[in-house]
Amino acid sequence: MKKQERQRYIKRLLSSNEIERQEDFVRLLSAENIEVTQATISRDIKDMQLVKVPSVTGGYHYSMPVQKQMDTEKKLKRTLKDAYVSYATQDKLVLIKVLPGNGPALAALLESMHYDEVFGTLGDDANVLIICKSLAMTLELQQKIQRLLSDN
Amino acid sequence: MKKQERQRYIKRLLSSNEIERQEDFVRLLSAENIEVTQATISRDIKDMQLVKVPSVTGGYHYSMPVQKQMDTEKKLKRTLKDAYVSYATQDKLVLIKVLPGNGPALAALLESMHYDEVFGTLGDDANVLIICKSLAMTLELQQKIQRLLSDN
DNA sequence: TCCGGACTTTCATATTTATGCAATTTGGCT
DNA sequence: AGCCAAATTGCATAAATATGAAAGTCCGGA
Repeated sequence: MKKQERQRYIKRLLSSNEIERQEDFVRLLSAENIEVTQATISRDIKDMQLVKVPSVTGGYHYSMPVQKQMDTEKKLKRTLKDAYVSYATQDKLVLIKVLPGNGPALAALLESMHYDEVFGTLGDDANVLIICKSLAMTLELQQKIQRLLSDN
Repeated sequence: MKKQERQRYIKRLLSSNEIERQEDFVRLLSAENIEVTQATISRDIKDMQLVKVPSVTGGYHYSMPVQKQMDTEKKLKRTLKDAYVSYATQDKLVLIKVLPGNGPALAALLESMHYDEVFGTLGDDANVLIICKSLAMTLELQQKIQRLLSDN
């Protein structure tokens, strides 16, 4: 898929760079050999529901829609706390055992968070396997999950 | 102050109406006999850090910066849970007793949530008095506070 | 009261963003 | 492969938003 890959890049750009205009996306993507016009970016932004936030420093920058983010994070937290059984790590893998029936739901929620660290997620009835992109990222993800579990 | 009052109105409009363009603000404010141009609205939006959110239904609408909102809500929740002592209501008043020293902080946090129900907030060393706009709104506010206290 | 400076607003316009439409690409399905 | 429908994109431009500069407003102090 072309569009989705591009939108992945866009998401990545969001977290790293400070993006003030849609043309910035065009430039930055072009630097990664992805050539699109501002029109397409405008549509991507609509798709992804990104917002242009007036920043404290007086400028503007594009950002993830925190509303959604918080909503799913809340659900994720609840599900995780409800269904959590145990937890193990090996290499770039994180395996979460959950109460029977909760695997798919939890996997879907994790998916929808679009964590940068995650290569893929996979849920069966009582397990969720998260495949990270690197060892370092595995650690980071672990911490995130810890936080979700402990955080009130 | 003229500007601040206008921004109050803007905040109010946000919660009620579905506002798609800055010109909508101009029209709605004009309906309340506040005459300004789009340029001013643009600056207000920058001031207030409002964002134009692509909505699921395919359009756009202006909204509060949820990031901030969530951040202060978190702080509010923590403070409230930490310092809370007791709670009473009479007419349009809600009185929260807190541990000595926490009144002003809690009052400030409540202020910064800009709840629609609230006419004013007032904190001394160990008390916060919230004055609501109506009896109905007092009930609503009470529920919000209950939720903050019980919600994990 | 009158002045000066800090804010605020408007006007005009530059800049940025969204979108209709035609062209192109994609993904089945036979 | 070859065709169709649906999805995606670019182009051109409309629509919306941001902003410099001039004009107006609001205080506080001489």
